[in-house]
Amino acid sequence: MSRPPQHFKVASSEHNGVSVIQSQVAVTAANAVAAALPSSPGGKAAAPGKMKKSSGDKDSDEYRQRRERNNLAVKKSRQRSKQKAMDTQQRVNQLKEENERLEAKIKLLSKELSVLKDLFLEHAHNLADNTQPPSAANPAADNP
Amino acid sequence: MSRPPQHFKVASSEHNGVSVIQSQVAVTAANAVAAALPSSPGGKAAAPGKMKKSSGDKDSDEYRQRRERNNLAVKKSRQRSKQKAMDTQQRVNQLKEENERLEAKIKLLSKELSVLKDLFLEHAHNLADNTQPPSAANPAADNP
DNA sequence: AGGTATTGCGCAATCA
DNA sequence: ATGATTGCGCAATACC
Repeated sequence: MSRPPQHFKVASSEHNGVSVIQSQVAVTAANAVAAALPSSPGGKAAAPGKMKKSSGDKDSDEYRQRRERNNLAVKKSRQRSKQKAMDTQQRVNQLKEENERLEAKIKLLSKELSVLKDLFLEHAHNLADNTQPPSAANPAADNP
Repeated sequence: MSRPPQHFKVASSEHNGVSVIQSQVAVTAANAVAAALPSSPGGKAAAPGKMKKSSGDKDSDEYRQRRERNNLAVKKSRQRSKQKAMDTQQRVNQLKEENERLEAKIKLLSKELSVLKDLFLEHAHNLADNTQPPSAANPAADNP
C-alpha cells in the first residue's frame, strides 16, 4: 500500500457498438516483468532512501512523465493498428465487389462474342450456298 | 525496484507466488465510482489483516491458477487475432491478383470483339457494293 | 455456477 | 532522449 500514484480511472470504451463502462484500477505494482532479459538490477540492493534525484527512480516526476507519454503512444499505436485492420477488411470487400463486376463483364463480352461468331458461321454458310450449285444433300434450300 | 511481485519468467511460465501489496486498492476507490455502475462486488469493505485462506485472495493457488489460465487464453486469442489479420492481408493480395487477371481477360475479349465487329462492317460494305450499282462517288473500288 | 475468449490498459524492452 | 512497436500480465467483461 505504498504506491503513490494510485489512480483509478473510469473509462468508457466502446468497441463494436456496445459501450462498456469499465472501471480501471491502475494497480501500480503487480505488473509482470520483462520476460527473459537481463534488466534486473544486478547489484542494487533495495535500500529505500538514496538515489541521486529525489526518489528511487520510480515515482519520480521524470519516470511518471515518461510513463504517461508512453502510455499515450501505446494507445495511439494500437488504435492505428486496429484502424488498419479494419481498412484491410474493407479493402477485401471492395475487391470482392469489383471482382464480381469484372466477372459479369466477362460473361457479357463472351456472350456477345459468341453471337457474333455464330453470325459469321451462318453467313459463311449462306455464301457457300450462293456460290456453289445445290448439292444433292439439300436442294430445297436454294430452290424452293 | 520496490515492486512486490517481481516474477521472472523465461518464455515458459512458472513463478513463485510472491505477490503482495497492492491488494484491495480497488475497493476503496472503486466503490465511489461503483455507485453509478453495475458490477463490482457489492459489499466487502475488505478489512486488511485477515482473510480465511492464506491471504486476501491474491497469491492463493486459486488465484494464481486462474491468472495463468487467463494469460494463456489471452496469448491464444491474440495469436489468432494476428493470424486473422495476416490472412486478411493475404486475401487482399490474392484478390488483387485475380483482379488483374480478369482485367486482362476483359481487354482480350474486347479486342477480339472489336476485330469481329470491324470484319462485319467491312463485309457489310462489300455486300452493299456488290448489290448496288457503282455510284458516281467511287467506281474504282469495285472495278480496278 | 464455472469456464474460456475478448478487450482496454499499463509496464518495460526495443526499434527507429 | 523521444515517439512507435511489441510482448506480457492484469482485470473486467463478454460469451457459453
